[in-house]
Formats: sequence, structure tokens, C-alpha cells
Amino acid sequence: MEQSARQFRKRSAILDCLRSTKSHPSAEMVHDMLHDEHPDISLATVYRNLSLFKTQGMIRSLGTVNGVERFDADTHPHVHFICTGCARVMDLPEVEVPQELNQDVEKSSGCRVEGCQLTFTGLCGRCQAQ
Amino acid sequence: MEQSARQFRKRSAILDCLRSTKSHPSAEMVHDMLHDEHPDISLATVYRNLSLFKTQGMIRSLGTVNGVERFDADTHPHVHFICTGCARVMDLPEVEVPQELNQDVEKSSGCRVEGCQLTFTGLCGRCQAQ
DNA sequence: TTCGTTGCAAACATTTTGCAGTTTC
DNA sequence: GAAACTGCAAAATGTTTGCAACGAA
Repeated sequence: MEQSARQFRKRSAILDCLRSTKSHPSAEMVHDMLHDEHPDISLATVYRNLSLFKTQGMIRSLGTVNGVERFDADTHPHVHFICTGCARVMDLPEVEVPQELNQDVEKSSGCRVEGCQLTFTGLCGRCQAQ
Repeated sequence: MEQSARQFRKRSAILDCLRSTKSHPSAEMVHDMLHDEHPDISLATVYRNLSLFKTQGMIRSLGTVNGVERFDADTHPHVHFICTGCARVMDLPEVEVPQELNQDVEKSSGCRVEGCQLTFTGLCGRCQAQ
């Protein structure tokens, strides 16, 4: 619908932005990326919608890098690499998430597992070169 | 030396506190825990020393839980469980960290791996009961 | 008119920093 | 005296919220 498309214009733009990037952006990075198409979008709107998407399970938080929260529209379990030099966050699609561990955890701890995050840190290729 | 012991009285207390707990505390939690023995310790000192320990590699940051950073004096690789209900952070000593993945990551991505973190989230036994 | 979305500014929470005072060497 | 550590208060940072305005149903 055109009307509803208009009503959710900015909300959709935020989700689209997140879905079309591999940079695992922060709220501010999303805000910057949207600036050309939506010069009047406010940072509060970005925060509000990211928060909404998160509670709806449409996006995931990867935790904070240097004090700022980073998001990922890819909610499938996958592994990340965070560069301590440039704060880039990258997917590591080649590395398997050991899914069978979930049951081990539930058995040995009595906790109900709802999510799992495997993250490597270090220096990316670019930063090693320097 | 007694002198140096006195000079680093509070610094040592902070590290001891972190080493003697399994609660993976935040700065404020450390501050609270130290209150009985050191009623005059300031939160800024806790922050400053935690930050120092972190750069020295004596402690690890586990990232933020509900917006506050949590620390661990156990720097050996091990797995954590974070309860989304009560924000408790627990060790999962029974679960193996797949150490051999480090080389896979370096080979496939060209990144130099310096750390690895495997964290499960969900509801702990206590919170499930409710 | 009612509801949902937004921008703006203010509020908020956590963390960091400047500075002066103290202790140690 | 120089250097290191601390408390306090202020500042800085990232995030959330109240409110009025607007648009859609």
C-alpha cells in the first residue's frame, strides 16, 4: 500500500539499510548511511526503530565495540570477527557454529539456551599491514 | 614490601575482589563489594584500575550486559552463559572452547586472531522456575 | 477522532577525565 | 622533589524518553 509505505517510509529505510550492508553498523552509522536519501531523519528515530526490530527478532545486536552497539540484520547463527585496530566487524562464513553445543549446555547447566554467539577478535588484514 | 603494598592497597583490593568472585562483576558491582573493607574507595578508582588491568591483560572484558560492562579475572579461554532474565553471567566449564578454530579463521580470513569468545544466552534455572 | 511515527530537546546512565591532595620513593 | 595513586566533581559519551506535531485510518 502506498499509504502505509509512506507511513513506514523511514522505518523501512532503516531496515533496508541494515539488510543491504555487511558492515554491522551502529545506530550512528545507520543514521549517516541514510543521510543522502533521508536528510531529515533523526538519530532518535534510528535508535527507536533498531530497538523495535531487536525486540521483534528482526535484527540482532552483536554487543558493543568500543562502547557502541552494533547490529546485524542477519539473524542466522554465524561467526564474527571484530578488528581491534579499526573496529570493523566481519562475518566469518567459512567457520561453522557448533550447533550441537546447545544441548550440551542445557544438559550440564540447566539453563535454557536461546542464543549463541561466537566472536573472534584480533587484527584484520588491513590493520596487520600497518 | 610493605610500602608498596600500602601504595597499591586499593588497586590490589580491586584485583583480589575480581579474582575471588565468580559473578563476573561490573565496575559498580566491584565498588559495592569493596565497600565494607574500603568504604572510601571511589568509583573512578575502580574504573581506572579495571581499565588498567584490561590493557595489561590481567583481566578480560566480557562485553556489556544491559549496557554495563562486565569483567572476568579468569583469562583462560572458557565459555559463558548470560541470563537474559537476571543478567547473571556464569561460567560453563563443561563446554569446550573449540581452540582449533583459530587456525581456520586465520587461514580463511587473513585476520590475526588474538581472542575468541563463545557466549550462550537464555534463561538460567532460577529464572525458568518463575 | 484515534492511533502510530517522527523530530527535537531534555533527560538519563555509564564511563572518562582534570585537578588538587596525599603517599611513596 | 618527582612520580604514582586517589577522591571528587565535572565532562563526555551513547542511548532513551517526553512532548508536540503530523499523517493515516
